Amino acid sequence: MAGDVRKNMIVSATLLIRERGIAGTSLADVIEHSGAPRGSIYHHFPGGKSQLAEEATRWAGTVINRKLRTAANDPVALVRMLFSFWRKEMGSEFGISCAVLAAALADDESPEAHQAAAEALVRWTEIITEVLTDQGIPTERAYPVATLIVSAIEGAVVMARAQRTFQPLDRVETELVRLLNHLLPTAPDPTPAVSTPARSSA
Amino acid sequence: MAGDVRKNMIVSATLLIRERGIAGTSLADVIEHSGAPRGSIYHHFPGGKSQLAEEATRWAGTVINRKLRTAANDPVALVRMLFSFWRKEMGSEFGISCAVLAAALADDESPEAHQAAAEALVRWTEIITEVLTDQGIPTERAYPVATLIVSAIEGAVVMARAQRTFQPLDRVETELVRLLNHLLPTAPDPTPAVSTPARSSA
DNA sequence: CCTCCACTATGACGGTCGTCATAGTAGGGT
DNA sequence: ACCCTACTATGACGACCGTCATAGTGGAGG
Repeated sequence: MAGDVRKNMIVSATLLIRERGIAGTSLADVIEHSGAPRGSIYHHFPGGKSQLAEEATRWAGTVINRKLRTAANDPVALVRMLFSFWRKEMGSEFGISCAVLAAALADDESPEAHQAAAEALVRWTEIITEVLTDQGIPTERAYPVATLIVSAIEGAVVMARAQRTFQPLDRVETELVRLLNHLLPTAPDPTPAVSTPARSSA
Repeated sequence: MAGDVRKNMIVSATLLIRERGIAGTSLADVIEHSGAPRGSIYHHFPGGKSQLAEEATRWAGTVINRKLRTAANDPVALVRMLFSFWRKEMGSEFGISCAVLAAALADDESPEAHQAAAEALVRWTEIITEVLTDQGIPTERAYPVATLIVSAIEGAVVMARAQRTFQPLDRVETELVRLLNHLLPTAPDPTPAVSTPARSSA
């Protein structure tokens, strides 16, 4: 199937980047992980590593975009869904974080990936803002709240990875949901966030 | 002065790590940036790059620790101080993020630095928790809030770097201060967060 | 003066990196 | 049957990586 090898390389690059970063991911790694033929890197990606990193970042961004749109009319459900997504992705090894975050840190190495990361973060924030304004929250309040949500989730994922525990995710989720319930005039949701204990930490 | 070369190398490593990550920082870079003699890397750091990365991470953690203790009785001032610190550090180039965050992402490459990052994040959270409990907030609420503060700041720094704008920092600061004012029974502080516009963004 | 030790200079090692040139193959359109 | 295009195989390149062994240096203590 045409374009299949290419797509596999992008997906593999995304997976590797979110666990090793862009600097830590070599083209040989991508080749091995995707099973792609060695000779076709610069055929599919004439721009070399930079182009591959950029497309991987862009793809990671759109994956979250699609997820965000599945909870278009319930901010609390949206936040809960995001945390449950990251809990599932991190598994019990805590060996990954967000590929977009990793790309955001690579401004020297791959300016294209850096730019793609910026666009993804803005896009996420805009989508969440729209969900909030649909619930009657004015834009000048919704945008900062959406920014807080995005930054807090990104930070919580890194903290969870560092401590190898779901606790940061649980705690940040609790606080964000509490904030949203306070912000929205509708019925509150007192259900606490709970997850498997995983291995202990400091 | 004895130990001066060593300390310079640690500081240089911290500065380079927070702009290039651990994988992206070579020992040659550290040598050049610190002006340290090439031959003495493995004299001062027998553990090689891993040890240097670990000590750099540890040092970055303690720098923030000291800053946190300077606002021991005012949560709002503490948060404002942190954001103003990062605004100053990022300058107008937005070429850096937190060294501890960078180290948290390097679990394969340098497990020692990863561990040091985890400890630093926990320590920060504990200190902020204590500041909150001193204001009468119960611990079971203070700890999640402190976790939110740490994760949101880390995430906001990355977002600011990605978008090359202070706006994420401004917006997250505004929301965190609002949350704290809502949490604390004392007088509110309506002063909005404002910073230089810097270069434009989406 | 001599010794000793903390520190530095130098250069090499095996390995991996991104990149690319060249040659080859497979397969559908005509 | 043919060719042209899309794709792959192979191997080399220069540069850099972390690491380390070896040989110094210089100054403080005796």
